[in-house]
Amino acid sequence: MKISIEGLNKAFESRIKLGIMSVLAVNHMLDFNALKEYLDVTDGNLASHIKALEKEEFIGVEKTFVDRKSNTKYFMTKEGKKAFDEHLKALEKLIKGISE
Amino acid sequence: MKISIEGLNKAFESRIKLGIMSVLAVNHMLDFNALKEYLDVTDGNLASHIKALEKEEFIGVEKTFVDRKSNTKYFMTKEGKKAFDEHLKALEKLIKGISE
DNA sequence: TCAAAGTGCTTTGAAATTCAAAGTTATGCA
DNA sequence: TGCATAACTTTGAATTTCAAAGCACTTTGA
Repeated sequence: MKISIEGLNKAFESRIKLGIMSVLAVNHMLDFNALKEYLDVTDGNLASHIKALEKEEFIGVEKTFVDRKSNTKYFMTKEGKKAFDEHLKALEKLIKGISE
Repeated sequence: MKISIEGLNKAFESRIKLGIMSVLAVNHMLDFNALKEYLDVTDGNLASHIKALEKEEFIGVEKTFVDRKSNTKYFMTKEGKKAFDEHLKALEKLIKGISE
């Protein structure tokens, strides 16, 4: 059987979570606003997706102050990287299975 | 900007819907049970995902009787094919953007 | 021949997720 | 002082996901 959705991680199903992880995979650290612009979502929506990924420990947070303003940066954790990588592999495999 | 989640179709986000479409992309027509086995979901769950895709007119239904038993077959519609194709392309692009 | 079990979905309703709007807290500008 | 803006967070409604139960037959076997 060529088609299999095993290996796809539920945590990365939503467009926005997939986006967050993708963007963080490429840019090692990004703040809230950068993510928001990349993904074009509302604050609340982005915040809840971030929180969900945080809860799974797929992304981490680093809160600092820049020019006396709070600045929250996000990055992928090791587990996040691993899980996302597997997810991408599963996706690739799926796509390949279809186009063959 | 390399990473973009534009082009990803909300209708195909869930693992199961992605699976339904993938399986139907490869096997032109399948019945409820075949889908169920491929995807390893409960009846109710599968039925609701199918219904959602039907509602979008991405898949069609054909009800017949085989050996006096009802038999419902599903297939991708033209629009479904188009939409799914675009979705896959967007996915591929996303993955490429990350691995570069 | 009739009850019990099975098949192939559909319906139901609870739980989880997604989302935008409103809220909060702190800074910047007039 | 006071209003606007920034950077999130909280809230709660809408939507989606899911398994269990339901339904309408059909089959099986005593």
